[in-house]
Amino acid sequence: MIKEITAKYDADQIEQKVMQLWDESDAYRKTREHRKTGKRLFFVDGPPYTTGHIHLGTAWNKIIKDSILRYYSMNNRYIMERPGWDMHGLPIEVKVEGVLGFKSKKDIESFGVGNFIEKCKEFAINQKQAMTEQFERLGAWLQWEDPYMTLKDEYIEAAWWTLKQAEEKDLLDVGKRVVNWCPRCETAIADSEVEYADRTDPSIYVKFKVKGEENTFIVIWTTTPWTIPSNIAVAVHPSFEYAKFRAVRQDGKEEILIAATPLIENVLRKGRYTDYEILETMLGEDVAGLEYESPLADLVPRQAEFKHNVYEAEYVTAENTGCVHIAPGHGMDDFNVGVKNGLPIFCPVGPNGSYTEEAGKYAGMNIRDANAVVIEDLLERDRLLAEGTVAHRYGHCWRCKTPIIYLATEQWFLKITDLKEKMLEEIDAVDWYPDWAGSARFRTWVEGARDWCISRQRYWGIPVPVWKCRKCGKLEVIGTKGELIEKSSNAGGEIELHRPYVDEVVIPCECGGEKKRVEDVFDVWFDSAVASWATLKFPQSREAFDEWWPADFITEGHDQTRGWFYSQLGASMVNFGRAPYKSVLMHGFTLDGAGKKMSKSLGNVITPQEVIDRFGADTLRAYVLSASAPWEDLKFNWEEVATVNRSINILWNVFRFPLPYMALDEFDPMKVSLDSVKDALREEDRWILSRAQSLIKAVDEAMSGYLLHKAVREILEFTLEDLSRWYIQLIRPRTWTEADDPDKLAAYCVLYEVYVTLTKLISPFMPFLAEEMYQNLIRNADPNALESVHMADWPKVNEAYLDPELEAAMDTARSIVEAASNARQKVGRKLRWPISRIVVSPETEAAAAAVKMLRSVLMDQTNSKDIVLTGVGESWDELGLEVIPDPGKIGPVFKKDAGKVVPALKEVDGVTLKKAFAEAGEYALTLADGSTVTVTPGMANFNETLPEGTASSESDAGLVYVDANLTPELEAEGFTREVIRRIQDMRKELDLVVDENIIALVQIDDDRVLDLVDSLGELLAEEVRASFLEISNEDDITGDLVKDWEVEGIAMKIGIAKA
RNA sequence: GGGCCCGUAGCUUAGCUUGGUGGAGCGCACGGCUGAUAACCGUGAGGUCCUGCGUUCGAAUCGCAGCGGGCCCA
Repeated sequence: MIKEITAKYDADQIEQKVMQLWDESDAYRKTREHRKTGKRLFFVDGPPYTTGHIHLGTAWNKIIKDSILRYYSMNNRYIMERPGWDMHGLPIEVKVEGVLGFKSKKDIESFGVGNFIEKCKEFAINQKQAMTEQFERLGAWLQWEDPYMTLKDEYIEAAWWTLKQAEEKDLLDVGKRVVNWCPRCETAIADSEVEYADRTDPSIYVKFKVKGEENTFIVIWTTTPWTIPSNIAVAVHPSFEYAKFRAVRQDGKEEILIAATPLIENVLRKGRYTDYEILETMLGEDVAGLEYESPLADLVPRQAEFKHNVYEAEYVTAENTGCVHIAPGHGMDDFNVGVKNGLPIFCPVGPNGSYTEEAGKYAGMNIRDANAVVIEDLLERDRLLAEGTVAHRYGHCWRCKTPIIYLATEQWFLKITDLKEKMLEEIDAVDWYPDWAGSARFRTWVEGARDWCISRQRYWGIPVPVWKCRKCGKLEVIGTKGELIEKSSNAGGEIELHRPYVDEVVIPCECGGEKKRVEDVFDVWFDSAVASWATLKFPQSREAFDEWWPADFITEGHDQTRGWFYSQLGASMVNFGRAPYKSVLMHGFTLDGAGKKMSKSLGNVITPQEVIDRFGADTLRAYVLSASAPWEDLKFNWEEVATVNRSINILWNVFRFPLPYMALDEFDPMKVSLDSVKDALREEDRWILSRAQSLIKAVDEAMSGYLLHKAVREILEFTLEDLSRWYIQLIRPRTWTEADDPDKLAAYCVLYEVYVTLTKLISPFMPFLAEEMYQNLIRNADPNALESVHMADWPKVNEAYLDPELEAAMDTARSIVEAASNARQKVGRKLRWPISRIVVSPETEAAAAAVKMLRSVLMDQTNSKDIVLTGVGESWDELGLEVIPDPGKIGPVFKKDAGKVVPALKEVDGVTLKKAFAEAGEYALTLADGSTVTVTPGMANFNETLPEGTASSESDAGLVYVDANLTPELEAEGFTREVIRRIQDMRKELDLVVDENIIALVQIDDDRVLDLVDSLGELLAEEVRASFLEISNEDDITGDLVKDWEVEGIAMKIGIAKA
């Protein structure tokens, strides 16, 4: 049987109860099981990094996923969705280093790599546990007991297998390249791991002495003085104009400089030269070839051996000097110039950011410390033209915030450039939500992509499965654990695939030598890149892969354009030559109220837990889903959360409202159906049924484009506007009927039908509340019903209930009621007081039809005894016409008599005057002095006036008039309602049960009012359930509660007692 | 510096594709209701539609430029 429920919406109590129910009934597993025959849907969870706590953004992410998956499941999709955990990589290493107090890689080596790895693993697993609980509290239904974890051997194999594919398809490359390098972590980092931030660096202009030309220098600019010892060349733009010019220094000495012509002034200003003279100009292509001397040749012996020349490069810009310093070991562009021109890739800097022996004087010095020394050395040699600082954006390691450097090192690459064309084609084949996420944003990113450096010189990661012969250098890429065990000479039966254990495994080489693993681990982005097949346990098993892959759907934040959307595509192209996902929803970021990023340092972080503690998970869900379009950033706002919570509270109240009556009447939805009460259905019943169908349609339409915000807004709007503010108000009197009334039963059935629909509609978005409602509404009524609302089928639109005309008519009616209420306010008549009639002057036939159709609704809601409808487009015939004389017209005609005409005209009856103007074209006006004059149209304008005691207001239908004039009958009812309402108030104060009888004594001071109220004594007694009622002017009022009141200026005393 | 997105009332937003008097919710003020009641409803005030220029008879809407915010890149 359906049960009465608690008064207040208590999210925490509901959610705890529902979680327990889900747990005990194994609801999640049964729900998936229930859809086993449905169409398959493969969803891949983008693995959050195991930091230990979820933030609002990760919560939003999982809420989006969960809502969409619940929706799909109810639409009979059999879903595969293992949650994932990203557990390797530098972030955890850095955390563990912090815990252990380590400063550099040396500390790790002395601690023991094996010990270090164990710590990392332990850390990652602990964090995973904590985060799982937080995600579950959100109501996210994923396969939490069997998530995919990047640290598992099975997962590692998926990455290995992919690398082997790359090797077989000639997409794997190894070689010296310039990479982003973190000198603290001592590893290469990916482009995507470089974080740009403002930083102040030196800004120096350096003179390179041109060989064979007296006192002549080419001027370059750099922000990295420490790279000057590695300088190999200078680049100029072939088509810029350069000049050789004589410059006069402050000390009077002269020197000949070379720079781009438009930048001469800049160079002179920076070098504080006093005068200059251009000697000759030439194109960059003519400057190229020039030979110069290293300014530090005496300090860096190798520099004396190198030949230094000027080369052409298109990327040179007309800034600073137009001549660019080239150190091929320390810059991407520099490296390319070096390779193109066969220059030495000179890189005298070690992994820890200190110079090597090759750097001569600077050997052992940290490069940042070296900046000042280099500047000093240049100054001593008179090669420093200018020195200053510059504030600019510079790359930092995204984990430890150390400024990165560029180093030419040996690294492993996936040849993305070879795959790019095919990748771009695949992007077009994927459905992107919103469209521009793929067509603009992602496309642009992929177009600019370079080869992907997948190697890292670290410990906690998937080891790169490449074994290299120490003797002959032959490489072997291993694809699986089994393959490694089979080929190795010392692996035994079982191995741990992490460092340092896997490092000990050797493979005999054909040459007789021994292959050992290269020491690198994978870029952690490569881990998650293989998720779509790793989660299906491929390559251990092919079966699931063949059944499910590729993913039907994934969704992540817009930062993942360069991240997971990209890495997955790249790895999948290598493996299978196609995109691993069919559709992608890109969502936004959560920002603070001011639109700033939430960060610990700004102290503006809001945690999901805080929101749940205050309002519950359903509110958090409904808020993040409805607040903005998924792809837009969400500015977190507590007030808006509270508003959503209030809406849900109304939903709860709406749901709660009929339950006591239904319980009292033992309403059994199994015994009556809409069909069985169809003859008793009122217009408003048919209306709300239609609205419910329209709502299903709207939600389906929104969901088809992943417009989650629209879906949730539609549902809440329906709940507030249609159910709470309208339908419930309309049916309240019907629910109070005591007899077994078909009219009441019809209302119950309709409400039941609507609630069942609504329960299902909210379940993807507010799964806890939906479950709570379902258990009471459906499971309590039908013990054979499915165990959980989440197993239920998504509601289908019942076309038979759809009635758009009725919906439009009701809109009109509501507008009329609002207008009437507005007019009542103008005329000062409370809603409790009945009025004799309202008059509607409809603008259209449709409006008139709506009024006729919904007449009883209108009478009811306006508390009016009659609804009068004028003809379409006609005004109310009881309106008066005020005459407004126009002195501008009257003056010229009547001259000095005008002063008499105006007041006389004002006294004339407007209707008569207007009629005369219309029919005779004139009117004989009698003035105050008895004389008569003729006035003509134009001398007066007309203004409609309202009869006494009425007021009007605009509605969608047209003007609405309220006639608030009282009759004794109306007044009797008004006063009686006032008394009723006060007695009800007192009943409430005494906390009486709804159907308890009372004895009521009413004393009214005014005899006229006493008689009025007494005339409706029967109604009064019935309404307040008084088994004994006495209305008198006697002052001896007694009872359990006695109160003095004043009603419309009349003093009353009321006493009530339990009967 | 570049790409993409966003910028409408104090706050959160709809409208922008397909140009024609800008619509809600919250908050605020006033009022109503009182068998959903520590709930609910109505009315009102409140807008340089980020700025400027352009297209057009007409621009929140289309175009260009700029400003501010976010993400990504250099």
